[in-house]
Amino acid sequence: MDNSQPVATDSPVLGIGIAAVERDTGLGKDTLRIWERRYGFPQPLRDAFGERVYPPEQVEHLRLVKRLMDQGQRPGALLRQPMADLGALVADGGATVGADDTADWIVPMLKARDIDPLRAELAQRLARDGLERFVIETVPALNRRIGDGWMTGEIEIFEEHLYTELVQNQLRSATHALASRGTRPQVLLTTLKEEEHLLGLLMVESLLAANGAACVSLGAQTPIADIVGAARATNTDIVALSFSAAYPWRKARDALIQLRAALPVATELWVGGAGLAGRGRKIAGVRAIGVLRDVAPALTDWHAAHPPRARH
Amino acid sequence: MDNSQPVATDSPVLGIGIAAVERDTGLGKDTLRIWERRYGFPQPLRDAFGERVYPPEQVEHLRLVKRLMDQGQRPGALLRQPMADLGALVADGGATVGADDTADWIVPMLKARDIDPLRAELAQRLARDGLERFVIETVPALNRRIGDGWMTGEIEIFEEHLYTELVQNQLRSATHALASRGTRPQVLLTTLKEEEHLLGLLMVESLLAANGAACVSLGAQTPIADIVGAARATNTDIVALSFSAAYPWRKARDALIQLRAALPVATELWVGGAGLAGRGRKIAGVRAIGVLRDVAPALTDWHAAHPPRARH
DNA sequence: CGCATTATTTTGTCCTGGACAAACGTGTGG
DNA sequence: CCACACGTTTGTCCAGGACAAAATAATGCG
Repeated sequence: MDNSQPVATDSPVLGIGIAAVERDTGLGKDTLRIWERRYGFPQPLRDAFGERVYPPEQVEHLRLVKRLMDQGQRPGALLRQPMADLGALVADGGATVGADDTADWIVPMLKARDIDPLRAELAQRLARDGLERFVIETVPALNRRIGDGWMTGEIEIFEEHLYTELVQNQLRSATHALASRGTRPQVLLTTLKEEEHLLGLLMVESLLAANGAACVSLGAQTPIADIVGAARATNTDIVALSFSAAYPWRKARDALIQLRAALPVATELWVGGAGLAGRGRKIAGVRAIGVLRDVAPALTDWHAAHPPRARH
Repeated sequence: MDNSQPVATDSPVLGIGIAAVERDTGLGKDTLRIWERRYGFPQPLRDAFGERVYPPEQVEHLRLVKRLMDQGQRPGALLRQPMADLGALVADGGATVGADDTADWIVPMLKARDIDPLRAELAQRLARDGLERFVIETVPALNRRIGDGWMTGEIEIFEEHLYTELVQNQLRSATHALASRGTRPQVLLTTLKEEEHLLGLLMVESLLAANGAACVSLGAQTPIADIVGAARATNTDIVALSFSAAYPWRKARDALIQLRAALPVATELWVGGAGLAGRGRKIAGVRAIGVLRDVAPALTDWHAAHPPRARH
């Protein structure tokens, strides 16, 4: 990552510095140091001036740990493990069925930086398979492939960003094309503060739009007060929120209760995303949508409960 | 920023923690602490447990300092200043002529999160003014307005991200629309490692494309070896790089010399961006483009030096 | 037995103060 | 006008201690 530019950050082949590890893995410097103190891992080398130098294998291992933590695992168990079959854990948590070689095509294109062909390929698959199948099957498979690639160091951060951006653009333009204002239900989509993953939200938005809902997206990280305000102002039927697995469960619960209380009773509150999937007990007045496939049925339910002419 | 969600990060009105300041200003925790030690500013309050609590005015001041540093100023001078007329310095460095109220419309739209109208507005201005005027006048004015807004705390980070993304999409689709492969010169655009600002590059790309050049963008943060490889593979006439003001001058110089040496002699090397604007002395075999307006003339020069039929 | 509340562990962030390398500005000589 | 050497400025890193927030386990209640 930092080689091939002999002047700066001289890290020939032995390893990289702590700042680079933070950049590559997303683990903070303090965290890296205290793991070393507490668990004995990682155990970086030291350069001439006593600064930590992390060998590539350790960085890779850290990436794996981070990935598992993003899936809800806790570091203590992971780091005490003799660095053995963590791959098995990945399979457990990530619902990786293994038959994901269908998404392998993305990697070489990304690595070759064939941006235009990549965009074209995505557009073509979207057109061929249809929006729903694209969102429910293709994109999750790609996400998994990219996630795995990042974990092994095969994919670099900015390549992941590039991928995310391209997919988001596809979804946005597709959604935009079939945007139908004025229909029901009117759905307000957004994400809570400190939750910045936009892709999941866009996927839901496109599914909703594909099923005839009128969507308004507030983007990410909207304060609760703003959500309530916007919902009131636009006479929203449903507020839909997305949580990534990294989002702390209790915070989500508290925020949802608070939001539910502040929202008009007629406004439904739907939540989804990996953060709520496994652990979620029910919260009164909040509808949890576990899988993308359940979006369309949920809309059907809504329509059943709200006969066309009964409004106003 | 962190209020309106009474449960988390309880910071009523007195101030915010050091992590939040890092997030808001982009200044590292270590930097904040050592400034306090060395220069006596900032001087945060302490909460019940001795942790730093930064009052809003200090955060705002820090934002201003950071902004000036991004324009090339050094902290020592800024922080010793009795926190007085730093605004004057902004005017000096940023070429802010003051008549920027033409860009004020962006702020309310951004704050209202009117995403679709905002996209439409940008698209309309692009169509009305033409790509060149849009890139040379409108976008820089908007950038300045957003930068100022961020500095004063008027604009939040994710709103800035949103803006950047929207403009980038406009530029990308506009450039894509008039892409003409096979014409000359063939230009390879990218950014060096550790330089991630993509907007400037996109602006240049669109200008080049508008003037008939065939552009290939490698995205941001390409290692030198990859640039050389791609240039060779695609038979590139010109390699164009962009540097933000924050990029260390010497690093840029060294990298450029190295790149110039590795590139075929027939391949020109063009550089631009605020990072090279003021201070740049000439480097042999590298063409510095100070202002966006100079892109078109540079292309004209190239055509003059390379008569249409002389190739191969 | 489900759900909420409290105790206990786990885990990340913050603190202080010291130290040095990289970046910068300046001055001198070619 | 440009290259190199020198002192200064400035950011990042280190160590070890400490506590708050999060997660888990244990407990009580309907």
